[in-house]
Amino acid sequence: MATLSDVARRAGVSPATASRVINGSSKPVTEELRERVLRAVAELQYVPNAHAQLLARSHRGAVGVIVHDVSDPYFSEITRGLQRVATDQGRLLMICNSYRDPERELEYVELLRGQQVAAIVLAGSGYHDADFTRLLNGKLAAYEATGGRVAVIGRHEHSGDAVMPDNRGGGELLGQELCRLGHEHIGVVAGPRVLTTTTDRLTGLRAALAEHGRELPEHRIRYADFDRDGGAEATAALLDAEPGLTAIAALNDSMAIGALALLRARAVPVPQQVSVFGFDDMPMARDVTPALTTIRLPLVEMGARAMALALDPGAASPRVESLAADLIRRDSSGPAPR
Amino acid sequence: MATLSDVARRAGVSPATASRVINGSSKPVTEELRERVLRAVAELQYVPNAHAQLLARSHRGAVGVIVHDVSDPYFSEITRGLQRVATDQGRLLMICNSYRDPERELEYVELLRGQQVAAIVLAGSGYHDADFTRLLNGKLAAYEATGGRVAVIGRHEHSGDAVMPDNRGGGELLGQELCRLGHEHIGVVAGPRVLTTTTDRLTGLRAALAEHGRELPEHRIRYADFDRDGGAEATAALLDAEPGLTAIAALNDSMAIGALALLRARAVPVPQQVSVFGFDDMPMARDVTPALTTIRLPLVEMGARAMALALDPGAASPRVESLAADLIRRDSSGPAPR
DNA sequence: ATCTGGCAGGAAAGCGCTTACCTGATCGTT
DNA sequence: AACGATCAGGTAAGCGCTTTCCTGCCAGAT
Repeated sequence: MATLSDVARRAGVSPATASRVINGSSKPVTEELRERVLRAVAELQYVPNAHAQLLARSHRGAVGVIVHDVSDPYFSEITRGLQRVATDQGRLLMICNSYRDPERELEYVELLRGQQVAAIVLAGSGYHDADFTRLLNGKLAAYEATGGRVAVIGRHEHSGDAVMPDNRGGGELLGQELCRLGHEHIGVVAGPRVLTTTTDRLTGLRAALAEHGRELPEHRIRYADFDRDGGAEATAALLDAEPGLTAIAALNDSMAIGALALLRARAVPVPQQVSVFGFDDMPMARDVTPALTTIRLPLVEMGARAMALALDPGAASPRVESLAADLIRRDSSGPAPR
Repeated sequence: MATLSDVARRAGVSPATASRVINGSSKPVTEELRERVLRAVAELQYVPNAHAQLLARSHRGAVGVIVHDVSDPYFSEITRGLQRVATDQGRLLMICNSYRDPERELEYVELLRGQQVAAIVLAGSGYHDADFTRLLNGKLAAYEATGGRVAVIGRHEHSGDAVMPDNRGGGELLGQELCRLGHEHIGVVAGPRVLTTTTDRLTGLRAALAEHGRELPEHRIRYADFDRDGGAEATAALLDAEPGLTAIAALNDSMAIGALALLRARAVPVPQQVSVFGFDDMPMARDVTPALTTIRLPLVEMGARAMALALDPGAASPRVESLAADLIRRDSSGPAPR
């Protein structure tokens, strides 16, 4: 691997001059030397060692992102927003998948800290786990203490800058719609209990139902993995226990799609016999059949805002941006059959 | 940010000892000193500077991956395979999105080279562009010359290790199925012409049709973006020009899903009036309605194999692993109406 | 009591860059 | 004509770590 000294030697200049030419320093260099250096660079196919540069500059370049899983559309969308803003500012993004493992999340914070990233964005639900939360906050605080910036998406537990989708409000919207359509026998297909996203959405849903004098008994809720298969599984269990359900409210779109698949397999007409509701409005929601009624969260926007917060050294006081949820009516929901 | 010297000072030892304790060197250190160092690490929340480590070790840690777009399910799946193998070997993955811009692809090769990655995996279609290919191969060669490893997925233009999905064979499978079902009026919804994936699949399709004495006139092919919207757009154009089509063959699943969406919007019954075929078999294909008939490519497997090649210094001679395509019959296709 | 080996720990030389500071030449000033 | 200002370019000191090599100590052997 050619080094800067190699280039300098070949061009017959000092490493300092070579460096100045290569990354356009403010110091002027004669046209002639500049050309010699550039020629040497081309001939040697020289590429600067990024680690050496970062070390020398002690410059924080990249930005770290920790998500549950980029291949999950929910996070793909958020990531798209993060990317856009980061790229606009000429920042490299390092994406880390925690696969919903708190342990791994902790490790990644360390790793990113070691990489000297300028900021860390934590996306995705937090956990109901006080020990973990304390540990994580400790690590983040240590990072921030040395000038690192942190922004989170959808986590109450962190005290700094945050973008908060209105999960509770979305749950309420969902509950209101269920009541409006006259559903009484409602099954809820939920993500893991330990995720705050699950409980927030559930809380909103419960509140709205209560307002209309309806209850949501615990046995009507099934907790499963926050993905398609988890959705199918939970729906099956729900239906087996109570065949008379008229609505399935899934707490994210992936699960809702699993629910639709299961209902289709069992030849249950949607929405004539059972209505299905999702949450998030990921792109795929419009392409399933029937197209999914869901609570939209502005995912790309969330990502973009979070990155903007993370990169803007701005206010000392933590900034929290709340983003509202919307009900999107499509074909998978209808009035309760009577 | 605490440094190793800070730790050493606090523990009352030399930096050398501190370093040895922290990353478990083979050199033995007394239990007492070890404890002092670990305590200092904890107290200072010390995290080693990864750049400095890499520089000092001149150790190549991470692996670089260049894909068109991770949020595209095709690449998500491949990436999942890449991840798995890389993680198993304790390697960090750096994922770069080229967004189908050859220019950016070139830049990323440089960037990864600068990051001293141990290997670069290039996934996604190549381009019909001799200049670009030459440039890229030059850069890759320079990288390989300094000990870097390169593996590509689905690109003929590179001469080194490669995993090749059988795009042409898949196209043939598609053509045979079309003939078997008796379709005569076939529209093709294709990706950009410059992508070799597009032309490979097309070539296979053409060959199979020709074998059955059928032709595929150029005006029955529409080229558009390789995504959902491109698919919808191309399908619309095709249908407007020739209302009598009985089959739409999309060259990837995203486009096929766009086609389905458009057909639904126009109330064209699928597959009764028009059959729709996809390509890739991304997870979503089974969840659209009607479920998509498609040519399956073992995407995760492709990723895993490519990473295995990239990380195995092995053979000097380039290894090429070919992976077969399969026809998956689902509900979006049926016999041609008469 | 002296010598050798072995062994824990430290000193210091880099890894490949950047950049503050210095040098020597060139120019303009009085 | 002599002096300082100006400027291109070079010198060298780090950035934070790893690792080789060396030092000084002690146990065991003679």
